[in-house]
Amino acid sequence: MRTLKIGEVARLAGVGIDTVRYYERRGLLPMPERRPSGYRLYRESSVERLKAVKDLQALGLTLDEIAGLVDAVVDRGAGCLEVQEELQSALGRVETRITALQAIRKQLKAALGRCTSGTCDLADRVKRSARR
Amino acid sequence: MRTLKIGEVARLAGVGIDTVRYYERRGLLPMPERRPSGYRLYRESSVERLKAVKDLQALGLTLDEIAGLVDAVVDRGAGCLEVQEELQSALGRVETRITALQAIRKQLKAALGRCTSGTCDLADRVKRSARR
DNA sequence: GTAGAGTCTTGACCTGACTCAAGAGTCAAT
DNA sequence: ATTGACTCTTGAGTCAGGTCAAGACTCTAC
Repeated sequence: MRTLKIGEVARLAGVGIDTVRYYERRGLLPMPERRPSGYRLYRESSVERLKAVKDLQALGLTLDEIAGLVDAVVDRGAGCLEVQEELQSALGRVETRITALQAIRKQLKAALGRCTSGTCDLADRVKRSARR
Repeated sequence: MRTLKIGEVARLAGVGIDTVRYYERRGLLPMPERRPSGYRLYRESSVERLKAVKDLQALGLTLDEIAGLVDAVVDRGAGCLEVQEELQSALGRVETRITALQAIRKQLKAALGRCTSGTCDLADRVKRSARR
């Protein structure tokens, strides 16, 4: 069975070496075997795991949530349902964030509109707060 | 002229006392006058300034950007144009973020869709990465 | 066998925007 | 005059998710 050193596994997964060790500390990767010298020895599957973690992260899950998910799936054999719940909750957070940002965008556009029409109330407000 | 202590100005502006001192350090508020005892003395306009900062922050500007804006407007008498540029740039950042989040939402929904149809590939992937 | 690249650990540092703690001094109401 | 709330400074801690440094050790290719 082909084994990989930490630099290889990091390169293949597209992350930094420090990140691999950090994920190990955070419980996102299992403790790898070691050579007698202490060098970590990974298998190909670690690359997959790393990529799965990155994908879940890109979906908006925090590392803690991902660690929980990985625990659930790997150690407790959790299935679809629990994964689904995490995804659902992540979806909720993402939608909340999108809504908030859309409101901000609206306000920004409104402020810009007032700006271009010559009054620029934001500048005025800051100015007024300067000395009075 | 009515003066305010830091606790009052903080309460009126709806921020924490530490936040007021922090903003002062960050250059978002001018250095206030002091009593002989060292107590900071604010005027009403400081409450306005604090609120203006909070509003700009809610529009997605960072404290550094706000400090720059305040400097520009108050010290250099900058007007509409420079404020407009900051707002425009903030708008760009907000839109980028919205687009990214919408992509994430799409992926999340797709993952959930695959989940409910019985295959749940995310759980499978994590499982596969466990041991092989 | 040696050079140079890779890896080990521990622990500090980074960003952003606060937030808190300790210990000393001050203010306002009674 | 006292008490309890407020304020002062300095410096550290918080969160997430890494990233870097130092100093020692190991591996691989020539």
